[in-house]
Amino acid sequence: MVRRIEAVSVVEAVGDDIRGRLFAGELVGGTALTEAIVAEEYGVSRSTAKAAIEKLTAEGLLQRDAHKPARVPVLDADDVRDVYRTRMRLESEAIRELAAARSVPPAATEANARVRATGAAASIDSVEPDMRFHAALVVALESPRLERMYLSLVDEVRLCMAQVQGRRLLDVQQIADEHQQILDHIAAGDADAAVQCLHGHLTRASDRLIAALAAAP
Amino acid sequence: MVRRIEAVSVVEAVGDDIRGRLFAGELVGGTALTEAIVAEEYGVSRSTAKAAIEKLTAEGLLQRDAHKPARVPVLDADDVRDVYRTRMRLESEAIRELAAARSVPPAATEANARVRATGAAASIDSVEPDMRFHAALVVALESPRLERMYLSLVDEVRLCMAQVQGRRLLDVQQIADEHQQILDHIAAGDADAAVQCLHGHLTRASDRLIAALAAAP
DNA sequence: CTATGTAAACTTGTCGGACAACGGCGAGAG
DNA sequence: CTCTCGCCGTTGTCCGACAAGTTTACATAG
Repeated sequence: MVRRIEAVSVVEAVGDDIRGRLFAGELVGGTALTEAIVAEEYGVSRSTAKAAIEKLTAEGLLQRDAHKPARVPVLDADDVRDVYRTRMRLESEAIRELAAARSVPPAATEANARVRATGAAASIDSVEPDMRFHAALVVALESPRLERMYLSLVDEVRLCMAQVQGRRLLDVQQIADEHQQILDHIAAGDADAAVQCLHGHLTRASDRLIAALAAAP
Repeated sequence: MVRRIEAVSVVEAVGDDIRGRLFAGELVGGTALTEAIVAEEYGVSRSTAKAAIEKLTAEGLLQRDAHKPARVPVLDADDVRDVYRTRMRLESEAIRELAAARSVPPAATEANARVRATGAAASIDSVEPDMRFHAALVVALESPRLERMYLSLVDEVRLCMAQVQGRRLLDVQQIADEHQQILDHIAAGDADAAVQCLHGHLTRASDRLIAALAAAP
């Protein structure tokens, strides 16, 4: 057992907290985050506030153009579509490779069990295990670069979710069933079928999100 | 004809120049880039030097851990393999989608013409059109996020090339032929065959690079 | 001789203040 | 009504400073 500790710099701490507020929906799309405001809110210098903002901007969680304050991006239908299309591409490849090896990532089955264990009452609590399921597929390939790319996408997905906060999107049991189908196809080595399932799964999610988005503002 | 101009900030300018030096092989792997050195070299303050370094670090072109100077990464065989595996994943997906639509990106055929036009004498001059060919496949999907991911990979590829500078890697005509095969399969709608070609194409390139890398130091 | 401990030099992290440049907005001139 | 000018907020960049962490060299103890 390794005891892990980690010392985070101030700009990291500030960045992480803002990220949290973004995902929690506390910072709604369009909100302006000036360096001065962030600096004062956290009691840090403008330099570190600037650094934190630029870090988040590089991650795609904030938008900013020169000489203007950073803003929480407002994701429109096109953005959601692109995010989910890109997700699909990465996950498809992951699934193909896993199916070729007929290897089902244990982390994925475990995560899906948690999805199913989620009471139907609280569908919000199911999004975290859901994310973990999908991430497990990509992580299983053990490719640092692919993983980094996928995780940056996940952040944007969380941003989408925050924008339609708490809205019940899909039936939890149905989601779990679809996940299981994908795993079954992988185990059977049927890449095309697995990809097909994923395609439907993500397309439905994307459509629901876009619909919820259109209803929100 | 629109005359495009662009005003870049100082940190951008510094970052771009360092990037250029990295790609030119002027900064060899392992070199330490302290904030003070960069600041003095470009006659800027340490703050902006710091920002430039952090930007490049975020792009993966420099490595750095806390309280230590940034270093030009030394890419080993595993890195090259991962970069090319990831390339393959993104490009495979691109090819599949293009083949499904039987749409051959004009930019790709054009870039490949340039590859073929490269005299056999200067194989170094062929890497730029070669990159453009591969990038054209991904860009054709018109997905901002996928494109951004791919371009970050391209940067790492250029870093690899810089580490084995000028080494003749593959026969230019063979490369052009392989590209053409891929395009033909796309035109025919045969995704699997196209992916198969790409697989061989990139695997050969990766192997050559790794071999050259092993011979270099 | 090795190992330990310590001091010095170097590097980064963060701060505060300063000023120029850029963007937006409203008041006043035409 | 439109255009211009100037004010104000915001960012870009610089400087100087100090704390904290890292590395190196060295001296000392075993």
